[in-house]
Amino acid sequence: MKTANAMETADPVAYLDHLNEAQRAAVLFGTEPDSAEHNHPLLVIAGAGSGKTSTLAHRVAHLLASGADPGRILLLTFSRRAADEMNRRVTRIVAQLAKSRPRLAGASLEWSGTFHGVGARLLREFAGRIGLEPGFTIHDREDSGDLMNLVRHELGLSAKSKRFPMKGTCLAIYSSAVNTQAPLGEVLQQSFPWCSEWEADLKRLFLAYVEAKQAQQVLDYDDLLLYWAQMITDAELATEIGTRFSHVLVDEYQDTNRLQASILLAMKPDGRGLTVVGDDAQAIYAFRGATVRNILDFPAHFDPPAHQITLDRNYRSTQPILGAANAVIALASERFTKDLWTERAGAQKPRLIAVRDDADQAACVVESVLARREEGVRLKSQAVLFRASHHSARLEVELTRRNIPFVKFGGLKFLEAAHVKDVLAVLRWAINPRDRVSGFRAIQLHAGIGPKTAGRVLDNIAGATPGCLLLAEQPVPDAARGAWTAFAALLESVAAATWPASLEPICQWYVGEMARLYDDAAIRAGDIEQLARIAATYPNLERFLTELTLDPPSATSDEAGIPLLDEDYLILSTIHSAKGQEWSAVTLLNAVDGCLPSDLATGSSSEIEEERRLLYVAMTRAKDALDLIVPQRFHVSQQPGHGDRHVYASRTRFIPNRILESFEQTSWPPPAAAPRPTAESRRIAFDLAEKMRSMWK
DNA sequence: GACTTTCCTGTTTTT
DNA sequence: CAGGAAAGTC
Repeated sequence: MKTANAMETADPVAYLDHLNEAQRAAVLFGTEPDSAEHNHPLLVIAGAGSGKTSTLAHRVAHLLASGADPGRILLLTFSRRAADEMNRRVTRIVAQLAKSRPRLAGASLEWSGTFHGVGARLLREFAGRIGLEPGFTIHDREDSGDLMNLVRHELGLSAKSKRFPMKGTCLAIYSSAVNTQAPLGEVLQQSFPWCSEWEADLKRLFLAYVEAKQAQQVLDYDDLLLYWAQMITDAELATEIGTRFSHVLVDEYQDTNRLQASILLAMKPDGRGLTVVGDDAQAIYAFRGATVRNILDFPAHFDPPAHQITLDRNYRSTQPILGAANAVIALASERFTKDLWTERAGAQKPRLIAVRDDADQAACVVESVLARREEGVRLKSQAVLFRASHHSARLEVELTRRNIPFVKFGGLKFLEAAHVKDVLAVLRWAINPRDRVSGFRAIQLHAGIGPKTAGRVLDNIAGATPGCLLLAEQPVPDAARGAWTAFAALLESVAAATWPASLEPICQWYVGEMARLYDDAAIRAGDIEQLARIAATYPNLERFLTELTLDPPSATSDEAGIPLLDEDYLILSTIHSAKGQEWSAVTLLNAVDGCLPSDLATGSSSEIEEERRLLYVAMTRAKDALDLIVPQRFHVSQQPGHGDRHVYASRTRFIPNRILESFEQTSWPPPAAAPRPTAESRRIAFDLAEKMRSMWK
């Protein structure tokens, strides 16, 4: 084996030939066993489109080629989407390598995923050692909100004379405190100043919330990180888990929070085998507790400090596009660590297209998307990006009307649909009877049973010994008796049947109930079938529930369904979900103040700076063509007090006049189309104006 | 106690 | 426009 390794590393690294010098340095740094820098911590600052994913994938492949055990490499990515992409690339490079290194044939990464996903897996594995039930349930944000609400009621906080923060706000405060690892008072002052007066009550609430989660063997998203971090404060476990991975690589490091950084440092206190990659100019997750300080302060955590390599050559965009993006980010109040350059020439500047309103914006986008498809750019290579999910509503209508297939990323999830949640609640409750939130929801699906009965049933079950099937004997109103007995039998059968067959009776039962619960039952029934199909691809019920929470399918429910994979479709995406992606042509909707920056995020200058980086991220997704649409008027629905109304908007403040030369300004529809006012129409208008005045004379 | 109606409020981005 | 709370009906 040793000789084989020596031969492999001596072998000229031909697969690195097409990398540039900085990329190659980032791949090779510290991988030579004899070098003084062997396994030193490494920070790669990789600008947009600088080949970051490819470089990281090559580094992983090179580690494997140099003899690293694929089972001992931990690759932490930001999203499942990014993890899949990374795995695909590593597999491809490794397959190529395997031609001359048979040992690598079929090698794949076992530990690759999001922080949350990896955390869940480690916690299940170590559950016994830390007093956790291995069958714990993972709550998504909505479930967590429900539980928070339950606790909020129990403590009587909902009945205060002055309005106590709503469940969503409570959860946001809690989450923020956990992820930034800051004391509650500080979080309130910084991010939720209007809730400061409730500090003592909030503290009480959070304690009760934590107790409720523990009693029910339930973990929320934050717990996956928090338990992981807490678990490795134990020296023995920290060593065991830390040494189990020879190399830890983290992508998108600028969007990690303090809690995530503390996990890394606890696992690799000396930084040996640690590589982080990111771009300080693309930090867009501060709202989730991410701090750009993580990446900026990374080198100084270690002694000697981590080595830093910067990738500043952009391979993605043409010069005019990159130039405009650079002009936007150059106005940021903080200087960034690098300037990007490209050799991709191009004549077309990004276009700033003025349109009249929302409807014209949709029409304009559809028209230019179709025009580009005529020129041979597939729909899949075109993307429409926007700040907030609902910005694309009008466009979606227009696309549907014109029969243009599209897929939307971000925004409403399949799992958030009430009927999908119902089925999942039944399933979860079946495997974890202590899960009060799921039980509460599942029980109330029956006609004639409301919160009171559901609460009583849950209390009775909590007191009973587990495994004792007394569900059918629970006291429920006579009207619900028959349905209830059938339901109890159904739950029993779930435990007995094998997966995924056990799901079928539940779906059948639920589809029967749906006619009563929803007016549009027929449409929703399709989603239940979809859910059953998805479920069948998981090996067992527990993994299905866990992975579904952490990696929800992105399909929207009421559209025709996910287009076939080989079909061509347009990409619609929030800017946040577009992270790490690239397209030949990119269109950004609503490049106006109030949308970008969102008027909800103009409170502090750091919020505004994050919005600026958001625009930068959107612009740097484009390879060949970039359009920014500027509606002069946009629709604001349901303003408090008024009804719908129009707001006159101006171009986003991030593109001020002095950088306009980087853009081409046009308008749509072309100005020639506007009808000239005739002498006749002018005369009438004059008369009317006089009439109006005379009313007051 | 369950269920319906009416009124009120808050409103982004994601694991 | 939806989700929640309060008031009203069965």
